[in-house]
Amino acid sequence: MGLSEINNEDLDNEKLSLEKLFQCSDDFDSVVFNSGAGSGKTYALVKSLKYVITHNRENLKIHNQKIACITYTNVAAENIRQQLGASDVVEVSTIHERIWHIICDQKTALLSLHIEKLKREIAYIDNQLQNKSDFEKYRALDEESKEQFFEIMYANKREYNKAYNLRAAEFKTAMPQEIHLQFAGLISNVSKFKGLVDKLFKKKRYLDCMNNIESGKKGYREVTYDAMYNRDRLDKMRISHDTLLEYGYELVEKYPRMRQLIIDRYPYILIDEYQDTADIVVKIMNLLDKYAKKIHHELFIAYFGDSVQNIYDTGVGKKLNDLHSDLSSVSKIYNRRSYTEVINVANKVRNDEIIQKSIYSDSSGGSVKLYYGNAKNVNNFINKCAKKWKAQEETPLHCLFATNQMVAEYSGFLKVYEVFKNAEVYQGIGYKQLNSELLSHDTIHLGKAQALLYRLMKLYTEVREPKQPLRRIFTTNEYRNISFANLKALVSLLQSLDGNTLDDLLSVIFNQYSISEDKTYKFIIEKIFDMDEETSYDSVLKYFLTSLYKSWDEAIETKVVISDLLNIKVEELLNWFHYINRDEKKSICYHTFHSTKGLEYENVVIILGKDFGVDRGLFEIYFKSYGKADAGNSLKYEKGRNILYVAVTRTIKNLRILYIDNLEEIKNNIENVFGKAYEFSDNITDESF
DNA sequence: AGCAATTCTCTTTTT
DNA sequence: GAGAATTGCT
Repeated sequence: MGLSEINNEDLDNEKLSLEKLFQCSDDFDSVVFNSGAGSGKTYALVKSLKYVITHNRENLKIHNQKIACITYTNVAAENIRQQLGASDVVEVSTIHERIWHIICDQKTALLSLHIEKLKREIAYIDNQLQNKSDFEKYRALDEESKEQFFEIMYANKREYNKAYNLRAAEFKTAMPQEIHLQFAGLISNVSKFKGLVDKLFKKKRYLDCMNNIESGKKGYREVTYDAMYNRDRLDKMRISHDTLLEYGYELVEKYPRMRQLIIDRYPYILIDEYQDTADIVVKIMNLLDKYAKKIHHELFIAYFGDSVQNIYDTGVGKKLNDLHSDLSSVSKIYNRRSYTEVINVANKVRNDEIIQKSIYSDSSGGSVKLYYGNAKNVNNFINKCAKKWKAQEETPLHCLFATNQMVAEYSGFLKVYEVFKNAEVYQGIGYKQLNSELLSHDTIHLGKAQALLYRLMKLYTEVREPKQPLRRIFTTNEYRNISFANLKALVSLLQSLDGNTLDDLLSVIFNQYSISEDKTYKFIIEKIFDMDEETSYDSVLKYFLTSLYKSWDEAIETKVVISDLLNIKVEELLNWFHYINRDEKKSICYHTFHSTKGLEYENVVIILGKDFGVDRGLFEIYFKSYGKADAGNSLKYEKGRNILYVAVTRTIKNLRILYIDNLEEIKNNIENVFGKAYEFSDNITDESF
């Protein structure tokens, strides 16, 4: 069986670290609880919350005080709420939600911070215009010409934006004649030209905004935070995540009253997965802690996490102690997740002072083995592992890749990924949006075209569900007006809508739509496609075109421009749809290293190469500097190590790694970590594998 | 040839 | 939106 027996000594030891934590909260001694993967950090956090509640609830209630529990994601917040159960003295939320909740009433102070921010941004633009070499030719102009240049471009703003993504030569032709006649020097280099015009427009927007604030214009009287947007729109009085934290910090730093207000309200602040939270959050906590000490006010701040599991560049990671000094430290060495064989390798991957051991006395029986081969072995390798561990729906094999592209390829929707990757709106700066708008498991983040395809595939799968196919499509009211016979006919009509490619499917749907008399059918189709204009094949194509290729609008060319999209196989769209839904009714599941954080799987395969995307040689560098005295100072070493550590520690029992690049130079260190490296070839026998 | 401009090619994730 | 690779210009 395994992982079931615990001896009393270990259990007592584990309890000791928890009690140390409780003692810290009693003494208002701020603390960091560091422990590795699978050690039950969230469990310790929930226990601490319960301890504080049990001993202080009445007192907190009398003073109208709360315990603040701060998480990195909404999912984590919900998870903790579930484990904790309802409590009237605990507020569990993300840091953004908590900060906004605290500061949103300070309208006047926020407005003045906003004005300051606008001023700083304008000064920054001015500075670039005056110093950046890209703008030399602009600087050489006299004031009057600068003014005139701006006037011309501002009058042609619409044309400018429309032409923005065109190729350089076409972009130039799309710009007004006057520019070519009077400012030929500025437009000779298109990218510099765009940089300049963007900055001038931005400055104009910011100046207008400041005027509007000053005159108290409607819509300019308060700042809003919108969690849906990833970018500030300062000129629209809208801030995003980073600026929210920035404003929060500034308020706390500037106004003692603000610090007082927070520590009066929250004498206990517990932070989950601290390594992921932004530096500035820790700076806020440090200010609060120092202020509380100064005025002899009781405040307890506890950080729960593991600096080695910091895999996002924005997280504070091991800088915690630099930014928040004088923290006590509690650690825990027990692991409750994995078999000893896995724990030992994980210890070697992180190779620091935290050396875990299993809390179970029956913890041997797992296995870890590294093979080397090349990219074309991957499929065979995965299948060998699936066979070895009899992967099936109930105990699937989980395969971890570095990139979404690989996950898309192996999950069977590479074409979907490529079509969107190549779409015009995701070129240039939009590139970062691609993953969130195509691969978000939370459908609210899907892009416009993606959301439409999602609705379409939802209908497609729902009408094919064996039981009550239309249950989720209709509300009960809509059901009532249809006779059983009509309903049956409708279901079989919907089921008959099929095709090889997206284009085929759309054609069938709209063919039927144009000849059908069935009002309910029409209603369903209208609801799925949700067009502003009339619902038709052409308008859907136009919808795809305008959401993916902003600079195209000639109706004739539509089919050509989006032909790659239309040629996607329905089967691929289905695979994508299931991936989005985490509908893992498969014997083999694929994930990126990052997306598995916090999860655990019985059997794991990791496909590893020397690179991490654009971060060339990341994992190779990790192995090259492994064990060297100064390795800890190398950012690349740390980044590679952290990602690999997170990946490896997902495993409960069996782990296989396939290294698909040349390992000559790093073989020694690879073997130091993973033990003997075996060569993998496609004709390897099942027995020797 | 040498420099300037353009085009291509990239990672992960959350708020 | 940075950095490399390619094309274009003189």
